[in-house]
Amino acid sequence: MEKKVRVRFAPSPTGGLHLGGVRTVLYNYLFAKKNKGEFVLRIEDTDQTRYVAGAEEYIQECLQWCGLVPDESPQHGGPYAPYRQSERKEMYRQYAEQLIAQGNAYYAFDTPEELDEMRIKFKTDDNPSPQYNYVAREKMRNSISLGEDEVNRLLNEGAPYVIRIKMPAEETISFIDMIRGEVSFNSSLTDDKVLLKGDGMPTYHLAVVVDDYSMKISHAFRGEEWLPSAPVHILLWKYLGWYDEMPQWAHLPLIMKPDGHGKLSKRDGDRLGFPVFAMNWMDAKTNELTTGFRELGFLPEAFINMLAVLGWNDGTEQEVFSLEELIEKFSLEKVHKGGAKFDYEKAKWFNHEWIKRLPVTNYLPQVKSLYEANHIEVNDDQKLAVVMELIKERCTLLTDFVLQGAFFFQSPASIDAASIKPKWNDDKAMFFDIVCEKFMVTEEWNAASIELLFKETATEKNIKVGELQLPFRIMLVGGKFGPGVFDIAAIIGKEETIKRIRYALSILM
RNA sequence: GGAGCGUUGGUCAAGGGGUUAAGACGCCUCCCUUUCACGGAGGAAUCACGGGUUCGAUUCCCGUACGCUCUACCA
Repeated sequence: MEKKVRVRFAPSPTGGLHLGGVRTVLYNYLFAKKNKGEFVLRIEDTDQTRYVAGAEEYIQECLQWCGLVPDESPQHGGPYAPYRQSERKEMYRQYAEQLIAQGNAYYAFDTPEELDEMRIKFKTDDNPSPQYNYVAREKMRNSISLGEDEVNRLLNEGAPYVIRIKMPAEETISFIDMIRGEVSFNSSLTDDKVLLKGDGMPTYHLAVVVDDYSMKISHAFRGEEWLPSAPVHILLWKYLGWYDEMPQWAHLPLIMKPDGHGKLSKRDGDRLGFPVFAMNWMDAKTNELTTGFRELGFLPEAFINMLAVLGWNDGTEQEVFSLEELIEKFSLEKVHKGGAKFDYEKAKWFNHEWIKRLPVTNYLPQVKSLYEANHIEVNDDQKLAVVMELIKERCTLLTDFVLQGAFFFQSPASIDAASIKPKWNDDKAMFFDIVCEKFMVTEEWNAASIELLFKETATEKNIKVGELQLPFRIMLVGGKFGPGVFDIAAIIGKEETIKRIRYALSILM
C-alpha cells in the first residue's frame, strides 16, 4: 500500500528564520503539496533551544507570510500531537532504554572532563579529533567496559549518565538519497553518538527518528550538513525495528556566502548589507534587531520565488514562478547537488519582477502603511493605486514607492534649484508665467491636454520643449526622478501644479 | 588528519559523446526617453587540471587539485 506523503520541517526556535531554513520549508511544502500530502511542523525545543521567547510564534508568522502554512503544528494541533520535543520526553527515554536492552546502546558515565581528557590523550597528528567509538569505548566508563555490578551501583547512586548508540565496527551503511542517489558510509568512522542527554532530553539523532516514526513521516528533507550523521539515523531505524517505515531522505544543498566560501550566516548579511532572515527578528537578550526581507520591502511571492530557484530549476528558461506553478513543476530530481552562493542583486530583481506583474492592489496596504510611517497622508486609495501603477516599474523594493511617489501627495520638501539655474533665463521664467496663466483658464486637465498646452506655449515663445521639461519636472517633484512630467501634473491637479510652479519661480528669481 | 559531498562565465544556471555550449542577474555599448525606470538591439566573459576509453570528450572512467559539510551531552 502506498504510504501517504507527509514531510516535516523541524526548526529550532533559537532565533530568526534564515534563508536556508525557509528554503527547506519551501521544498518540503512543494513536495507535500505536489503529492497531495501533508506538511508537518515539528519544533525542536531541547533544553538549549526551548526558552527563546517568541521564537516559535515568529516561525509561524514567517511561514504564514510566505504562504507556507503547515497542516500540523504545535499551534494547529493534529493527530500526532504533541509536536514539541519537551512534551514527548518520556517517549524518547523509553526507546533509548529499549536500545540498551537490545544491546544497541549503552550507559556512559563519563564526565565532561573525562571526555576532554580522552580527546587529548588519543590525539595524534594523524587523528586530531579522536572519537568516542568502538575502540575508545572500551577505555571509558560505560556499561560495556564496566562490570554489571558497578553499572548497577552507579545507576542506583544516581550517577549522571548519557545513553550512547553502540556503532558496529566495519559495516557498510548505505541508503538512497532522493537527490544524490546511493550514499554509503563505513560504520567504524562514526562515533557512538549520544542519544539521550544527561538531562533526559534526546539529542537530534534520537528525536528525529522517534518523531518521524511516530508521526508517520514519509519523506525527510534537511540540509546537506546532516549527511555525515545519516548512518546513525539509518541504524536507529533498523535497531528500533522500523526500517520498513523509514522515510525517504533528501539532503538539500547549502546556501553559501556571496563572497568567499562557507554556509551563509546572519553575520554575512550584517557584513555585506543584506537580510538573511525572512522577517525582522528582535533578540530579546541582546536587544539587537535583525532586519528581515519583509520589512525591507520584499513581496512574499518574490522571496519564495528567489529561494525556490536557488538550487532548483525546471530545465526550461522560466525563472519567475508563482507558488502554484512551483507546486506543479517542482521535482526533487531537478534539485542541485552543489551549494549555491546567494546573490542579493538577483533577489532584488525577482522583487522588481513581482512588483511589476502583480496588481498594485495586492500590495497597496503595505505601501500605504509605509507612507504613513513616513508621515505622508494618503486619504484616497484610488489615487494611490493610480500613482503606484504609474511608478511601479521604477520600484525594486516596496520601500521605493515612498521616494518615487511621495510628491503626488505633498509638495516637495526642497527643490533641486542647482540643476535648473545654470541654464535659467528670463525667457524661461516668462514661459512658466504664461503657462501658469494658460493652465488657469483651461477646462481640460489631463496629461495629453497639459502636454499640448505646454508645447504650444514653448513654440510661441520659441524655446525648445526639451529645455523646459527638466525645470518643470524639478518644480513638480523636487528632483530628477519620477515618471512623465505631464502625468504627474495631471494627477496632482491644476491648482497644485500652478502652486508648485509659482513657488519654484519665487525661488529662482 | 579522516570521511562524505561537490566543481559549466563574476553569480544563478541549461545541456550532455559530435552544439556557434541556452537563458537570467550584474557589467559595458547603442536605440527609445532631454529625469530615472521600463522596453528594444548588441558586447565582453565559462566547461578546474592530468590521464585514460573513443574516430571524437565539457559530457563516461580513474586520479589530482580546489571547495564545502561533518568529525559536541548543538541542531
